[in-house]
Amino acid sequence: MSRWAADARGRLEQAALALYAERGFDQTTAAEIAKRAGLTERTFFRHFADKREVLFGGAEALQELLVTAVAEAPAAAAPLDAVVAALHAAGAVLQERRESARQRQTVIVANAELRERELIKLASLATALAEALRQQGVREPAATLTAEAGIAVFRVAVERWTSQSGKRDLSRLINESLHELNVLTASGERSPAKAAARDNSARRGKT
Amino acid sequence: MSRWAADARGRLEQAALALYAERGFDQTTAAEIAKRAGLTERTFFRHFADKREVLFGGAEALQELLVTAVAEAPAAAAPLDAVVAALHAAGAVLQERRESARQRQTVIVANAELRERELIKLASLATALAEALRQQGVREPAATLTAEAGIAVFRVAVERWTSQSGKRDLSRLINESLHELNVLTASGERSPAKAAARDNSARRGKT
DNA sequence: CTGCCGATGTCAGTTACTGACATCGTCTTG
DNA sequence: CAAGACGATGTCAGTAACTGACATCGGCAG
Repeated sequence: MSRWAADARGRLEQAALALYAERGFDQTTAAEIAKRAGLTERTFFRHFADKREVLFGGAEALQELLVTAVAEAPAAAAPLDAVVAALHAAGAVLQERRESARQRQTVIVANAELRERELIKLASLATALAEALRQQGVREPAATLTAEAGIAVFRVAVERWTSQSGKRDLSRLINESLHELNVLTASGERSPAKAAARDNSARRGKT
Repeated sequence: MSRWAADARGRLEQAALALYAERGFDQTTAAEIAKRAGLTERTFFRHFADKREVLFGGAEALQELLVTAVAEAPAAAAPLDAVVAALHAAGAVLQERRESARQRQTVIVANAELRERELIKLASLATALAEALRQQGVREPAATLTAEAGIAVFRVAVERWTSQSGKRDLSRLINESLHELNVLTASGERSPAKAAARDNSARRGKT
């Protein structure tokens, strides 16, 4: 299975993250990344469509994780609960990669092109989540709205996780962000808007 | 005031849109755009930071328009109403540029890089709107939420306007999208989530 | 008229990215 | 075990996005 030095792709990802963090995205050439990984520039571009993509290699796996988690949620569960459960699963993965995940986020925030790429990845995640919800029988306006809200919660949580020294764990921050959303939508009196995503058969509270 | 052939920037924008529409974004070089505008490639890059930006020259003006509209809304108006009024003002501008606006949108949708750029521009608009709301005294979670919701409504409306033959005017589509949002958030029984953005002193309905 | 200034042109250079083809381990098949 | 087949990598040449340095041109102030 393994041929040359094994996991060329992974070495490229590591080298890129290190260099982007050291001297910045713009000041790093693809050739330098490849060299540090013991490969050539051409090979870099065989593994990644462009210089930015090397930071988003995990997006596909993350998307699959989220979709699977939603698919495995009991069909009777409220859509938002299914999404939140998926977010916690994804958060757990990031929590493992702690240091590199936080370093990655710092690099992205510091560069406009990388922020652009992240936005489109998040949009893609939301689309995939909405589709997964639809597969679960959630009807259309609710599916998209729930997915978007879920991604928004995740985004806010990761932002805080990254900015703070990462003392508090992601799972807690996800819950806090979710709680803020609840407070907001419940504002007026009762019957929170969250009901829009929850009016299926509310149950199951995996906080 | 006018020196050479007047409005070099505008000519570049027109030339770029025409070429992107004809042969696609990737198949168009900056040199070709400049040539069609009677200028050189170097001048193109003096006016626009990159090949994509030439399609977003109006973003700044649009943002200012939205912010101004929100700023001029009566302080007593509900935040969402102020934003909606701003969206209608912006919609009116697009409605004037009808053909080029729709052509532009078609070009953007057809290309991933351009979609990325549009996402970050919309995010920027939302940020600016939120700031404008804050200036009006809207408190924090509501300001951001209202701005994001407003941009979402606008995005949906423009998408429909572009995809359909553009028969129905943007203003109507904005109202329809807004109505859908209301229905969604009001789902349960009463006390719609929109109340979250509206619980100031509700009034003023510029449909 | 003269000198200043801003917009443009010219030129050379770097770097992201791509296509074509060669090479080199490894695995399969006879 | 030899002969390919095949996939991953290397090599090389080329296009095009962008950038910095410097020249030039047209109008405007004095």
